[in-house]
Amino acid sequence: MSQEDTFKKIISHAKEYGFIFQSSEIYDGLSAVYDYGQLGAELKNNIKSYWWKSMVMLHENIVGIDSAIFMHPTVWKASGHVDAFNDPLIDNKDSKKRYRADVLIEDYIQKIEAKIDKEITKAQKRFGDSFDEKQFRETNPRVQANQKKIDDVLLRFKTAMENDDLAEVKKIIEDAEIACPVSGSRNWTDVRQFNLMFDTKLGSVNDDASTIYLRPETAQGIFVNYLNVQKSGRLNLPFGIAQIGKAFRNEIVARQFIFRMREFEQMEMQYFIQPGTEKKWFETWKEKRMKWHKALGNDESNLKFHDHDKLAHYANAATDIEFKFPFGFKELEGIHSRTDFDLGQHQKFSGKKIQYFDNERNESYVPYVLETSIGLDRMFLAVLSASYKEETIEKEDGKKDQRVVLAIPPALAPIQLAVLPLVKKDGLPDKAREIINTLKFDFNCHYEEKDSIGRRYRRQDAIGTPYAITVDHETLENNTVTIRDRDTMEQNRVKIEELPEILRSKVSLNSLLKKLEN
RNA sequence: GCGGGAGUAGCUCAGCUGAUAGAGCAUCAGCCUUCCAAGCUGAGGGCCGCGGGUUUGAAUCCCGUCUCCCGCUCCA
Repeated sequence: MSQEDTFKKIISHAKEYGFIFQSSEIYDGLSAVYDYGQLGAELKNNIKSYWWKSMVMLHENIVGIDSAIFMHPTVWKASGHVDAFNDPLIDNKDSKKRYRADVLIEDYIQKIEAKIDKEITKAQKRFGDSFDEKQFRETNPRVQANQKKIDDVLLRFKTAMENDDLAEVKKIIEDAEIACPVSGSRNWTDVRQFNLMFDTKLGSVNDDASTIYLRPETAQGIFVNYLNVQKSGRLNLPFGIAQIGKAFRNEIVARQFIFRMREFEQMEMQYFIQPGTEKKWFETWKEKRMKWHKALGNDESNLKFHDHDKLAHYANAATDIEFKFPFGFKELEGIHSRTDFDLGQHQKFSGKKIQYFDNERNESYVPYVLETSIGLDRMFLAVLSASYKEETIEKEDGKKDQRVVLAIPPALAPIQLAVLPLVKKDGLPDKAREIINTLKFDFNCHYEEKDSIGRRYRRQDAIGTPYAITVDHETLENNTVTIRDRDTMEQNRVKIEELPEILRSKVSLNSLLKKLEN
């Protein structure tokens, strides 16, 4: 089966069993927006718990917050998102390639600069020690002409961007005779502006001052609360603030099911540290986060680190944890050493002193930040796609049989236990209900009496229920039931009174969290 | 946004050389009472993605539009 087929099957499966539906489907859907159904919501909540507890419960110096999606507009100026998220884009009609217009112009300038440098290197050789670069730049006609080209283009581009004049940006590209690196042609579309942040209006007055953004990342909600949390919690460096929440990005191309959505959920932890210790913490958190993924017990070859060569404006080290999705290895989580960029920016823009007094060093400084940021929806998709299995099994009579099973890590499964009366008479249903009533406070149980027992097992396999107990006639005699394992399909007869202990050891989050400690 | 592919029942799909909309699975009710799906009887369920056009007549042909998938591009 091809990867594409597998992916399609997972999408269908997710819909058929109530994990994920397309948003507003009855109205033809809304592009790149999805809803979590009855089982999806359970799985998603379990992933959240696993993450939250691993951060907040297992680290006494990490606390969790829940900041608002709406924030003061200046937050996004300080963070650099207002500038960085406004990309003028242009397509080449022949190669069908898309470029950022500003990048094309930058490349063009770089080329000219390279020419100037060449000119200077040549002159340097010619004049030897007596070479005066400054004078040469000011007097050499070829250098001057090229420098003028650069200055002109830069000025025009700056003015055009300030005036939001996209037609002018296109004209600059045309006038500079910039060609597509792939097709070599200068057959360009118009320049279009893509604002990757959603905006909306706060208040009833519709002027510019009331424009606010839906946050494109949750991190800033942590940074702007740094002082509040540190002071009210009497926290000392190093300490972390964790948060789970929605973020919004108006992606140019939102694709691949829930992998890239316009509305998505992030699980972020910002770890505030002493400057100079960032390398150490970067390594520590790389290891911790990878351990978190591996504890789930899925095939470890599905996970790998991918270090960034190109770093964002605020980072001095960055790596991704990539997961082998059905469409290839893609980013699941990012671990970034963010330096003091964010807090420094907020200090600058807000005018508030955002610093930490370090008793050991006897000095104040802006803390450095080590960020771990994982996409909850991506994690959901990772769990789902790693779990989905189509098995061919041999029946007792030798016939081949197919089953679809979601081998979801037991602690994350939407339903942990199915309770099935072998037949729906002879008091077996009542006995089954009785058992559920003792277990439902600790486990998410599901009762099912319709259809043959085998069929019911398969239905539970399809939604990833790790255990099923069957109430039969023997149960009425000696209070024992059979417990069936989803993955091995093996059954054991156990006492009803032993069920809580057995289940706890297999499906509780505790056992998963304990793996993180060794 | 560009190019390619696709939208028919909850799911997978057939019907596409115009003429009452079908199958398998699933669902519901009943029978059977069985430890690994597909036994029997019956039932419900579709503006054939949406809008327009051609035609006596459109799921089918034409145009537009929306949504999904793949590639390009981007990814804090």
